[in-house]
Amino acid sequence: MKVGLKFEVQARMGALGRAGVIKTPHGEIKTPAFMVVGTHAEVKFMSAEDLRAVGAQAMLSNGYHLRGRAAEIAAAGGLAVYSGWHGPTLTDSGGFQVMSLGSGLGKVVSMKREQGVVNTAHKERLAKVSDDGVDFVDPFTGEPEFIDPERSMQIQCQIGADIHMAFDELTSLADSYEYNVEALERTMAWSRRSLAEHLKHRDDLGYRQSLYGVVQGGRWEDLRRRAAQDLASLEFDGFGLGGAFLKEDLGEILRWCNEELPFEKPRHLLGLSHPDDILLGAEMGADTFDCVAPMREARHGKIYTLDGDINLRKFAGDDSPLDADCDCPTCRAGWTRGDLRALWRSGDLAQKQQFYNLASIHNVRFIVRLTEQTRAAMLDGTFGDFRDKFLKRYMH
RNA sequence: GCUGGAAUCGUCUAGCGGCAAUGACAGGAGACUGUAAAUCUCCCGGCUUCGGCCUUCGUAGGUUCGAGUCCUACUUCCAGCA
Repeated sequence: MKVGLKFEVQARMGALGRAGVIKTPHGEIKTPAFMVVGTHAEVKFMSAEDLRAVGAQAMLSNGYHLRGRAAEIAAAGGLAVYSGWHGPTLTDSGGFQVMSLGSGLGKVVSMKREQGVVNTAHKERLAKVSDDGVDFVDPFTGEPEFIDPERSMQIQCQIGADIHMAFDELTSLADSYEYNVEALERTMAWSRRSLAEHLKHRDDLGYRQSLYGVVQGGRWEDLRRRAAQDLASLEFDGFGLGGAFLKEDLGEILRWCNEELPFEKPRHLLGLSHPDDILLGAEMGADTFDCVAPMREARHGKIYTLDGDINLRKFAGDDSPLDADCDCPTCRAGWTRGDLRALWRSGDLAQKQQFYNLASIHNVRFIVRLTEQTRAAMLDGTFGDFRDKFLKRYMH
């Protein structure tokens, strides 16, 4: 028989938190877990060996970005084989791009209120949303395209990740309550369409692919709870927790969602991975996380340490380790802050690429280790203590 | 020694009578959360009550309302000839 997703809760923490294991056709994910983001079927500047070396358990790619290669990926046997990763995988629907190319063009995903919210004029946007789907312009080719729930599911089922995301509309912080009501209705209709289409194709590659419905609803409790209830009534294998959050609202919004969602199905918090967000998310019942931040910030010179993040720019000639007692391959090999800064600032492309690799390895290991420790603390009942100590040291 | 050419903010560079002076790099600060991101923003002579003020383009003079820009001398460097 074709076995899809299986989720077992192994320990509980508070009303919503839990540690568990997600069993997929390509392996297990011990939760809470951070999934590395390899949008284009590979993590920038990290090899599959690097990913295994830092303890990554799963990789997220994007159906939108891989749409042109879907048939090729299917022919190879699916994303796990095609990417060379061979472990559990997840694909996003492309729903995020509806926002990042559309109403959220610019830096709207910002979680800081002071930074304000930029919303560009509609004509400048690359995506237009209707109930049918999304018309958008490929930012690289300028070609007009159309994507809807059916196409997203077809693409994702060809790519063949173990877990797929229903096609949703992520609203931006700039959108009003009224717009969020409208967008949520659309997301719910799209969720049903996604599920129907997914069921037609989920076994096409010879193993059972699973589908998560995505909870939207912005920052409003009534919308969030209703969205979670409605999705819970459908035959999804798990749930994505989506949205553009203000940091201060995150915990409460997750609580609204997860109080309504069935406890026995896994939940993925989309697009967040800063340590405080992971600890809060795990406490509020999120099982898996994904985010580009560890890799992107590494490339931009931000190195994670237990005493807070550092900007490598400031460490020319510094022979201290990136982070004391770090167990990542970069630190174990003896690379120092000064070493990495020199590679980063080098005019030599190969040296820069080596920097991107070494720094990404460090930051990803930092976040993966945090999820491992979170899980361990939940299993032995010391989560609260672990969280408090970690945050006290990390947040200045 | 002669003849050309050149000297600008850490470096290279723009500038051909209205200039605190272009651009790049280096340097500094910040941002980044389902990747239009090996990216983006800001600072980069000094002071400032942010309106300005002061000191700058090898050195010293000069012409001019006004000189980094024109003239003279000097210094240094480069090229060619000796």
